Amino acid sequence: MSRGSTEQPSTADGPRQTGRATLRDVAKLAGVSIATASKALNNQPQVRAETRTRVLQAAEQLSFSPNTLAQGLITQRSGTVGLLTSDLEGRFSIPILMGAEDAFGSDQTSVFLCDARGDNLRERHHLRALLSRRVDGLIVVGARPDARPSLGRDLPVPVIYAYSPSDDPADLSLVTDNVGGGRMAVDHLIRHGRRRIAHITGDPSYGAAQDRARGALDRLAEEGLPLAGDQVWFGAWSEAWGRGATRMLLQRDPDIDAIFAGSDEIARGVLDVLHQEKLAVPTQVAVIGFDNWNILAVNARPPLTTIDMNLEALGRLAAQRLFAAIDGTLGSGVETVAPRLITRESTAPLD
Amino acid sequence: MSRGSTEQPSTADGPRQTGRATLRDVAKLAGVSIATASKALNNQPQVRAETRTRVLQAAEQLSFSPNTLAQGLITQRSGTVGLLTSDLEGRFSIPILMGAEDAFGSDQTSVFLCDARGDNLRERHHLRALLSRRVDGLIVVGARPDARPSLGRDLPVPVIYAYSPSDDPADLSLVTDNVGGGRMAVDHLIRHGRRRIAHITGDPSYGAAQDRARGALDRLAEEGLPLAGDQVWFGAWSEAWGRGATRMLLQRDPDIDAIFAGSDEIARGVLDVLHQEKLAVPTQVAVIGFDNWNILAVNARPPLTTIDMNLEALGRLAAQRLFAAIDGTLGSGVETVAPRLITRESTAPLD
DNA sequence: TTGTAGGCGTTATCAA
DNA sequence: TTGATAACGCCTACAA
Repeated sequence: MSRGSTEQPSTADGPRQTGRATLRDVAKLAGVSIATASKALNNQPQVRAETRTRVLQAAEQLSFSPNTLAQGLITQRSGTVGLLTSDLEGRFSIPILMGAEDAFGSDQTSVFLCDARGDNLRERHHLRALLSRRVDGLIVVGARPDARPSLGRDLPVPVIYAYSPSDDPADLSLVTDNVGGGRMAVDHLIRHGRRRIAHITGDPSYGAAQDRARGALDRLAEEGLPLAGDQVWFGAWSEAWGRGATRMLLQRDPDIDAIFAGSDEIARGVLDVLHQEKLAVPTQVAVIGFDNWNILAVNARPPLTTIDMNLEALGRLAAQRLFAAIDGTLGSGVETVAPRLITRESTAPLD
Repeated sequence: MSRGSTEQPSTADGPRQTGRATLRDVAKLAGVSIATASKALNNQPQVRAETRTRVLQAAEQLSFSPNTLAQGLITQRSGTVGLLTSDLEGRFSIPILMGAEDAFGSDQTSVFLCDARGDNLRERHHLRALLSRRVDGLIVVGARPDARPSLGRDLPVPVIYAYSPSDDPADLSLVTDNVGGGRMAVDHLIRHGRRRIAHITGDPSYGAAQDRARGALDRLAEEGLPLAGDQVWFGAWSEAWGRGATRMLLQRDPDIDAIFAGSDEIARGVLDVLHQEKLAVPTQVAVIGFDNWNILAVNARPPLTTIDMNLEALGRLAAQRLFAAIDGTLGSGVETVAPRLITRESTAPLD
């Protein structure tokens, strides 16, 4: 192997093969017992200052790094969690992972990321592997924001479902508040003086599509405003549908002054057609998206105001709940995380 | 904790607290010694068939799962690798992770994914954590396809740099063949009868931009073809630049018949302006991108022909090299992975 | 074919 | 303040 450790730690029995110093090496070098070395390194009080520095120096010199596996064997805690995802692109799982990393602290807990690729068998495999690695907990991230099958009730570690809730109400699930997000989007448009607001969104079989629409309609109703375009335009989560729906919408109702798109992809399609029809954004028509998918939102023309699902916050929360559950009880039901508005240039006050 | 293991394994000393059966529990239930149970479960030959089934049944009944941490202590192998990335969106690391997972086999090896977020300090933290977890190897994925600082030469485990090469030639790096990719793109256009080919690409400080351009120019030269637009249009990796460059290009050289864009983002900008200028794609002008970033390429109008960097293959290769290195030697230098052409509708034969 | 004993690298509980 | 000693869960000679 092309590595050259200069410090080959050795025992009385001869040089070590592994290339990694153990606590015994440190103790030997410092001239103390293993127990003392351990105490010194874990800064326990009952150790003389002079001894401690001697041990610390020895450890430094051997670039000693404690074997977490051995520690875990004793403490019954591996300091790892598994993130089991089905989200091929990592679009949702990565922010969640980062949030979790943040909350755990990278030196405390490491995260195994496993992608089941929508395959149930592969999920079972990964699950088994993670359990045998003695993860302290599990975060499950589904492929879409709808209920997914529970992993089951009698797992030996706490499990949290993030983004996609579990279909078993006894499990704890953390999801974005899609109703609130829809409401937030429309509220933003209303505050900007828009009155003729339409809504184009994706596949109606997605709970998220229904929820966002509901939030939008609720807010509209509060204001006594009708939905422009006479209906929620359900379709597909694609730019193509965004384009098609916008064309139909404009035909039916040419003087809308705002469109709430159920995703940034759809919003891109909307912008495209608006552009083509020479309708100025945001002056004539304001557009707001959903997801804050950077590559789409920032590059849009104009850059897209959108609703961010706050997945990092969701990841942080998952980590906190997991952490609390490790020596307490885990709740159940569905907990909701508030999304947040990202203002860019595709919306602006009327006038 | 909200879990209800029905099988509470117990020892003679009383019920277990952990909720997880150990080999001792299995042995006890099967009425054999721990050693025999171990042999039976690891199907070693020297064990009577009847005994084995008895052990297997006991294990099943207790839903025994061997403690990988304990195994690792003995075998000096954790069965884990670390994937250390700086790629915030996971755009490159996820495919690489999936490739590595594939090659390792999910039951053999699990992957720790750590994101350093471009922060050097955080990277050191993660590195330390991974080493103390006794990962068997490390895959390092940088943020951009250019040389990144080496982790150093005397790490106790083999390290492979993927996507971004290490700046130390003694390390082993695996990267996409960008020169070959550029060549491949232009070759495709030439085969489709295009003769007036222009190239718009990103930030010239990126090695990848230079390499792709070089490949393109090489192939053009072989054919005795000039570069349309008189120059390689370097700029930024954004749609906005794609739009701006296309406008300038069309002004300088209105009758190009193909554009090779250095990224799919840029290609989107190119398509946008072509559309605006009423130039039909692909009939009048063919467009090819780079990256095969699905969300951009598939949704483009028309869907984008592009060069895929084959990152999954890169991940698989990294896993294989790592695996080989664990009890052999790791090579050094830069190894290259061939990209592949993804044909969609933005290119077609002329006529 | 089965069981006993020692050890992997730590930590924790005692005595000294 | 320090050091034996016994775990933790598993594997592997070696002995029976």
